[in-house]
Amino acid sequence: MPELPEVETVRCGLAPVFEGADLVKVTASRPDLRFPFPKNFVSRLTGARVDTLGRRGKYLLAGLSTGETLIMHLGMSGRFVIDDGTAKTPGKFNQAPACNPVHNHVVFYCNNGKPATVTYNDPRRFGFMDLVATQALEDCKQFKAMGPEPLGNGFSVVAFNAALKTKSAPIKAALLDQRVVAGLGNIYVCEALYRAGISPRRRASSVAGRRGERLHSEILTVLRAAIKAGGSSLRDFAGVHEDLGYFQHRFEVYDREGEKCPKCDSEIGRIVQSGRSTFYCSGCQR
DNA sequence: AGTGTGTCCTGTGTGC
DNA sequence: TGCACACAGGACACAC
Repeated sequence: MPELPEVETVRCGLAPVFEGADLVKVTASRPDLRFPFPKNFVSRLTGARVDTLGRRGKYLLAGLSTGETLIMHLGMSGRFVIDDGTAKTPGKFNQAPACNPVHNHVVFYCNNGKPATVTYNDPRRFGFMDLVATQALEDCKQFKAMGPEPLGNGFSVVAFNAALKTKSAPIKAALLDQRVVAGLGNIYVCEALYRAGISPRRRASSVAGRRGERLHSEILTVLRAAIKAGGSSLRDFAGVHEDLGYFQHRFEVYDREGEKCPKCDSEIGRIVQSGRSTFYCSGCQR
């Protein structure tokens, strides 16, 4: 679900509660999400202190005092809700659609000066959590083959073009591949290709070069703008606090099939690539 | 090896 | 209103 900007927004919202907090108690209401929780999940967390809350691609990383890191992925519909006693309606899940408490799967009882609970709610259960030794984080299965962080130093134009050059798949598929660049999902891939004026059907190898430079730049622009806007705003996504305005951001092509292109007035189309909808403008994406 | 397809799961919106 | 159906932001297992 959430792509890099949304995960980053969640990280920013959770950090004040999580960082420095003792996990006084942790509960899991079922043995698995998408995958089984790791062995002794609850007991390995209980009593640990959260030292840091980071992010890699679409994953949240809670660095623990025990030497392990809690890896959390929100899947399509995962969200965290904080109750620190200051909400207008304490304990009430607040964004529309309301979180059904049936899907509250993990509760972290935190204390970093004052007590708060962080509840993980995930109707579709496409999310997952894992615990790995912090020392071996880079080598764990989730990150071993992951590409560079787009807003970090490793995402250079040269490296990006080099990665595209060897790929015969459509550029749309290449950008969704987390080994090429981390954190992009269906929405921001559509948006970046639109802004760069590149057809989603074009072979990735044919994008390497001038088009690759442009695409690289538009990926950065669109991600930065979305983070600035506080994450994007699909109805399925909620920030961690009741009153954060996450529902204002609109996309230029995503979910706008049949509407006019803002740039060239052509009609925005939708095609299916690797089973996912691609929204694009055939007038200005070549 | 690289690429495309099917699958996990529930909720929501559309059309009849 | 009730129902069936399509579709949803991700990642992985699998077949070619």
